[in-house]
Formats: sequence, structure tokens, C-alpha cells
Amino acid sequence: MDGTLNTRVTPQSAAATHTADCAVFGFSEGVLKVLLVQRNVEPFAGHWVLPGGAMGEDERLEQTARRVMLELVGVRDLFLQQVATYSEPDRHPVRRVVTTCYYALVKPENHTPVAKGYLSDVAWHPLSEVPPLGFDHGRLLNDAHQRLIQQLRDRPLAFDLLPDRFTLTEAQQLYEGILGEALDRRNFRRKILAYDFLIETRAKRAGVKGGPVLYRLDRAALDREMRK
Amino acid sequence: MDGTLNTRVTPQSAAATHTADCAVFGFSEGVLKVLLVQRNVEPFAGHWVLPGGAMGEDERLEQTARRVMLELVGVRDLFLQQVATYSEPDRHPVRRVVTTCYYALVKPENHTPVAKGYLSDVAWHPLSEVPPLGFDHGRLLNDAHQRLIQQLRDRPLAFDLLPDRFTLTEAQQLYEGILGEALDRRNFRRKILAYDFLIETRAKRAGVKGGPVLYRLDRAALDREMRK
DNA sequence: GGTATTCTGTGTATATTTGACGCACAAGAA
DNA sequence: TTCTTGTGCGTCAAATATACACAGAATACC
Repeated sequence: MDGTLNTRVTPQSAAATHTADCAVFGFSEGVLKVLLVQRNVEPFAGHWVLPGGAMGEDERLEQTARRVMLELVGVRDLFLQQVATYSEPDRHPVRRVVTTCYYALVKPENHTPVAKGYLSDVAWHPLSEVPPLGFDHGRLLNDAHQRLIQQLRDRPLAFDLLPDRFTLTEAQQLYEGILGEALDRRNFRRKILAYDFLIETRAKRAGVKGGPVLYRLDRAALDREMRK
Repeated sequence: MDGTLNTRVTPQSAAATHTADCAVFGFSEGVLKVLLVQRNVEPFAGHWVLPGGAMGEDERLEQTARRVMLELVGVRDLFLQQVATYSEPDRHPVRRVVTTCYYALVKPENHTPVAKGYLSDVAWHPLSEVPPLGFDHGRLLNDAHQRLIQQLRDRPLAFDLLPDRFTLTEAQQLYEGILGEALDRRNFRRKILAYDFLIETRAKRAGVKGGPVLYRLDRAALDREMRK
């Protein structure tokens, strides 16, 4: 309980550093991807990990996550959800670091990640081809993915990953990429259109004459749906 | 990201104290209750709050939660689930304290909470009559309750709250208490018995001759069910 | 002691949701 | 032209959730 650090209940209140790590999901070329960064400092130099950074003096962890995403990889405006907090004393090989994991959804085409600071590289990795990660980030990523799946089953929150105009097939590929299972095309179409936040667009893709119908999002209607 | 506290990405890495707070739920007299403690030190002296304490040097937060529950209120063996982490810089009026909230399920009849340390009182409060809480614990409690509801809808995890022998009516009251809505007796009965982890007991309540059928839990079967 | 009331215990019919699946049409490739 | 790919629509069956009525047992009441 807060404010009682001076009682015998508390052995030695550990002043651990607190960081925020992000599993940033994006969708392009029909595949679900995660944004990973490669460290160029020890520990785990050369390893890929989730982007993250330490909480500042007057920051909430969520702000930390947003700041780091912006400063480190140039990504702004993300949909952020807290996943969990990890506090194993030995999860960091050098000092005590507690981390809170978030997952984020972004449109990859809106951002060009750039490696700065202690990073030697930043890249999108298909979720199916993620290399072994440093620290316990493999676990974080897995938990974040699971949470995303769970929340996606409840609410249609994945549309932040799609471009402004998209086909239903693309939306379905996205869902399949996240859930990791094949969906029936007709059922998916019925279910998604049952919501009323998709607006049919008269425009077609590129210069092509025919082709599938493009939809765009009625953001207000989606938000209404999400609040339910 | 961990281990990089010395780069410009990190403004001033704040060494906030980290605590674990618990929303401990119990069920007795047909009512869902929360275990609250009353503080006798500032800040919020005289206020009711969730029991909690600061993370120790070599502790995971979950261990902290267990230790505090044992030391402070004499409750052991709880079913613990992490809810979320709260890091608003001003959520504690005196110093920076980040807290991770857990919810716990216990059988009240197995424990007699005792106020120790900086506490002047410990008591079970019906969830419907919770006083205004100190800090932001009202929010924590609410979030914990919501998480419990959400998880209960997925898995039958509430049986940790029931005594060894119980009637289906009691189980239903428990569910209704948690979910906050009335359930149809026949449908509830059917759904619960569809699982195979309830064992009908020949014994009846107390010295009474007749009365409703008592059930006990097949823990192994329940665990099997929970893993699904 | 008798009657009223409350609680337990059971089955069935209906509406809703979900999942599987067949077929027609249009465009681009072979 | 034919074949392949992808769109768009409707049906059917299964599973699930919801609504609902009544008899026997125990208890409370008179």
C-alpha cells in the first residue's frame, strides 16, 4: 500500500528502474508484422528486442511509451494498450529493471522507422519469422500478441492497422494474420458488415478499371461500437 | 528498453517506488465482499484502501502481494491475477509511487484478517457498500472487478471463493454477486453441471435432515478445464 | 396440527448466433 | 476461348442462449 515504505512490512523498498516496452504491430503485404530494434550496446548487443525506454520523472508509463516510439523509431499516433508488468529480479542481467509491456497498432505506410540512440537497426519482422529476442522480450511479445487476440475477439479494434481505403479481403487477411487461423470468407464478410462502421467507396484501386470494392472507416461509428 | 538508461532517450530515469495492491474478493452470507484496510498513518490516515506494500529487493511483484497479504492481514494461499499498473506521477500525494494491482480470491472462513503495522482496522466490505477509498484505489478496485468479471465469463474460476461443500444455489449467488446481474436458475444449473468438475455429495448440510444437495469440487478436473 | 410460503429441482420449446458450404459473375492470365 | 483468381450473395445445419411452468420438500406461520 502506498505511502508506508517506512514500516517493517517493507524489507528494503527496491528502487528499481521502470521501463515501458512496446510490441508494435503493423500490417503490410498481407502479413502481420512487429517492429523490432537491434541493440548496439550491452547487454544483449546485437540482439533484437522490443523498442522501449525508461520512465521519466513526470511521466506516466503510457507517455513513456509514446515518447520512446517517437524518439527512437519515429512512430507517432499509436493505439496503445497495456498488457502486463514484469518484475522478476533477474530479468535484466545487470541491474533491477521492471518493465510494463504495451502493444500498439500502427499503419506501417505512415511511418519510416529510424534507428537512433543505442540502436543499430529497426525493422518490421513478419510475426511468423521473429528471431530470438533479448531479455525476456520473447515472452512479452507473446503475451502482447495473446492480449491482442483476446481483445480482437471482443471488439473490432484492428482497423488501425489498415490503410485508409481497403478491401474486405485485406481486412480478412489482417484478421487471419492476428488470430493465426483461416476464416471463412462469406462469414467474415457478413460479420464485419453487420457492424455499421464500414462505408462503401465508389472509387476503385489505382488506375485499374474493375476490381473489388474499397471501403473506408466511419471512425465515429467505430468508436461508438468500441465503447459498447 | 532495458539497460540503456544512460542515453539521451532517457530524460531522468525516475526511481519510483513500486508497490503491489490487492483487491481481495471473498464470498460469505451470499454476498460478494472485498477486504479493505484502514490506514493510521498519513497520507490518507483514517481512509480505507486496498491492502498493499512495497516491492522488496529480490521480490517479484506477485511475491510482494503474497507476502503483504500474509504479514498484514494473515491471508495465505490466494489465487492471484495481475490486473494493471498505474503510474500517474501524482497518484500519490507525497512521493512517486507506481503500483501494480492484483485481484485475489479467497475463502473468508479460512482466514481471520488482523490489522498490523500501519493499519488500524481490517474488514470485509460488501462490494455494494464500499466506502470512498484513499489514493486512486477506487479505480483500482473497479478495474480489478471488471477484470474478474471478464475472466469469469471465460473460465469458471470463482470456485476458490466457495467453501468445500456448497449448494448450486450458493454457486449461483456467487456468480450473480460477481457479475452483478440475475441469472436463470435452470440455465445456470445446466451450464455449470455441463462441466464435469462438480461432484455430488451424499451428505447434507449440518444436522438438518433434508435440504439441498451439496457439491464439492473435483480440483483436478477444474484445473483441466481451466487450462483449455 | 394444519396451512401457507419459500426453496429446490427438473424439461422443453424458441430465438439467436455461428459455422459450413454451393454457386454465379467479372477480370486478368494463359 | 479457356482457365484461374477473387468477389458477392443465400441457404442449411448445428450449437448456443433465452424464456418459461410446475411438482415435491422443508420451513414458517397461524
